[in-house]
Amino acid sequence: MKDEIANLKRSHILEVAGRHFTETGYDATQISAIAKEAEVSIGTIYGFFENKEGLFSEFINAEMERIFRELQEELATISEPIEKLRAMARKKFEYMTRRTNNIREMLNKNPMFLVQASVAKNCPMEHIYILIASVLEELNQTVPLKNNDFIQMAYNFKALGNGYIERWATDERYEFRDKADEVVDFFIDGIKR
Amino acid sequence: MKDEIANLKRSHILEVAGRHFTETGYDATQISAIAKEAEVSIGTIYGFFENKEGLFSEFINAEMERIFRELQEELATISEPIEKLRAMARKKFEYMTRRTNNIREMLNKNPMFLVQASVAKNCPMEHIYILIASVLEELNQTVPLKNNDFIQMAYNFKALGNGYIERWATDERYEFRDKADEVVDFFIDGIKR
Amino acid sequence: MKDEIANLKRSHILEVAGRHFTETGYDATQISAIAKEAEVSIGTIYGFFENKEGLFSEFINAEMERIFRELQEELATISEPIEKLRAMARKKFEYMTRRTNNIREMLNKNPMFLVQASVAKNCPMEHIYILIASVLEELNQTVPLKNNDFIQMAYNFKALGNGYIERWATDERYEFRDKADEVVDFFIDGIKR
Amino acid sequence: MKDEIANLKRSHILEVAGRHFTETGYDATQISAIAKEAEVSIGTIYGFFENKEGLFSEFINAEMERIFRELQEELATISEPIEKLRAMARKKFEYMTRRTNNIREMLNKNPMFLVQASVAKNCPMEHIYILIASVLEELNQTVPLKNNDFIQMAYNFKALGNGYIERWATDERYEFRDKADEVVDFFIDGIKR
DNA sequence: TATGAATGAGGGTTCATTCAT
DNA sequence: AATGAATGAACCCTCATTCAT
Repeated sequence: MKDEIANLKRSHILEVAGRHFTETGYDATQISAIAKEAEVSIGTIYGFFENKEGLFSEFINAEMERIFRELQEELATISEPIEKLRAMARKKFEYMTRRTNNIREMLNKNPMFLVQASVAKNCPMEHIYILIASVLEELNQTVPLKNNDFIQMAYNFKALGNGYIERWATDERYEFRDKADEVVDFFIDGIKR
Repeated sequence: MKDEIANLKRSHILEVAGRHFTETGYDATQISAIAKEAEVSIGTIYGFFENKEGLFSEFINAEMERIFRELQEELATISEPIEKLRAMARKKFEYMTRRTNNIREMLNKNPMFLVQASVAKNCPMEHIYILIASVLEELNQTVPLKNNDFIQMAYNFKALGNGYIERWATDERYEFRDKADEVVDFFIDGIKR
Repeated sequence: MKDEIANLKRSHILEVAGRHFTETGYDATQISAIAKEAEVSIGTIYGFFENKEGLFSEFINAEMERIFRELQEELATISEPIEKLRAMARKKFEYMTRRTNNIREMLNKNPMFLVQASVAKNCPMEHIYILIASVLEELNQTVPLKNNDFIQMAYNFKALGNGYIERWATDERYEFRDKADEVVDFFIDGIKR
Repeated sequence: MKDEIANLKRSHILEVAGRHFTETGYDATQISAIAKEAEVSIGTIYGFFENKEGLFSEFINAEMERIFRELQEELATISEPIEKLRAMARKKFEYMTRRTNNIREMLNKNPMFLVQASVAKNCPMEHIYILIASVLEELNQTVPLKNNDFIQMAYNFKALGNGYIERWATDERYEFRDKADEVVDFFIDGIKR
């Protein structure tokens, strides 16, 4: 019971912290601001997390875990591998636009986010890359692929998505939300034999 | 004469600053540390640059300008558009490995670098995207492309390269220096009709 | 209880700060010096006051408020308006000599003090001018005054006092403490019809 | 010849410096800004004046000397002592309004000016007080005065003027330029037997 | 266990002053 | 004599972290 409350509090802090890190950037984020918004004391945060860096790293891990689970659930309802890729691309674009109503500004203030996830300690995105790789392996059964380094292909898939996001971050008039299929088509043509 | 010395000093500061920003990240970089390593006073740095942000922004701009010029020169010696793309990919990978002997650690401490350039004020990478786009337009003459948004394709090209770099940043055993051709092949297959 | 301690600390800082501002002048006063003398940390000061200017402004306000209250209390015990003016002049002179044991040096290092109070944001001396004006209005009942701009007359009253203080600040041999009555006589003759 | 040029340069610097000290306040005035506006080098300023404080002190002295001379000249054309006082009050008010087109703001940013002059090292206003005192002595021949401390009366005269200036500095709607006669009337009534 | 006041090292920036040219 | 680039001490303010209550 007590543990449950503690866990709830922990996730709540993590969520608020995530919002701050994402919108403000790591350095500009203040522990005191997180505490105030999460309506806990600074001491409580330090009770749950070693320090600022630990809080950040836990946030990234939790975020990735969550996305991974959501993705996994959604993919379970789809049978066609190509459709799975489309769903993933769509989810990524959705996430980027929903995450903050001003992702463009966010990327300008804190351009680290896109890459951050992949290189943060312990590579918390690993799970997701493996998930993408497994879809590609599946795809390989029906559509033979040129390159069997599925993990690298997964990186390429993600990177292509970033290309659209970056374009959009630079060019105000650009509409990228409906480009998910374009990403997948481009990608498929790039990998199939 | 005096101007020349001033310019040399300026470039020297910019170079040292660049090393610091790249290796330590923007926030963790200290003006005083740059001053000490560049063997000038703090005041001298503030004589050349408005403030820390101005110094950073000039560093990014100068870097991009330099890369752009080098790229342009190299491309002038190549006639085949596909070979041009290969040269570009090779240059990018070379740059990333040469830039610091520990780019992996750099990306961990400062994951912003890869994206930063594209979204920094005034988009200093614009020139390079336009250069890539012009090569793609050229390519379109001989190899008809599916998508005529050459700028977006340029973003995709760069993004794909990032995919390999990120992979390499995460996986110690990965050798990406010789993957330049793979990037181009993947890319060409993705864009050609 | 906690609030009480905080208030005590606050007043203590204010008092130390006041001593510094008065003796050293605004610009030359260092927050770190106030912190050291008040035996609190710099951060604590910034916890109580927005910034240096805020601290200064609060000091002036508090000082004026205190003087105002003291003055009001004393005037309540006096019935004759002229006697009230005398009391005020005496109080001012007392204040100037008691405030620091070296007001002369203070005025040399920081000549702003005399005027500062009247022009600082929100004119914290306003209360006092109104108090003086009310005494003059009262006086007007028995001794008809030439000029009915009581506020201006209040300024004149204060200014005349300053004349004696300045004289004393310049001339070492000058004894001004017993000139309070002279100020009032001069003033009365200047205003009565 | 060379000396003449040097003297001209010196006065020019002094004039520019004066404008800066008056409008910006001592601390906020930058030597570099004076140098730029005076179109001389920083080094030149340091060739003429010991340091910032020396420059300031010379400015005050020169200013007082100038005002003194102007006043003396004007008074020479007037025979009636009371008219002389009126001329002085008028001159003071004129000076305060002409000096900067925004004396109110100046007093807020740098409230020291009014008092500064009288207490600055070597009391550079002394001459002026003596001049006023001599007029009062003259006045004493025809209008017997209560108090024979003419110097103190001179301080009072100046202080009364300050009262109007301070009033005006605090109250936007106040028009003080035409109050010169009021000051003198008030003063005369205050001093005459 | 939770709180949040207190700490103080540290960083960006300014600017009077110097001195080589 | 004049210049103004260079110096670097000094100052305001921030904020991660601690710890007494």
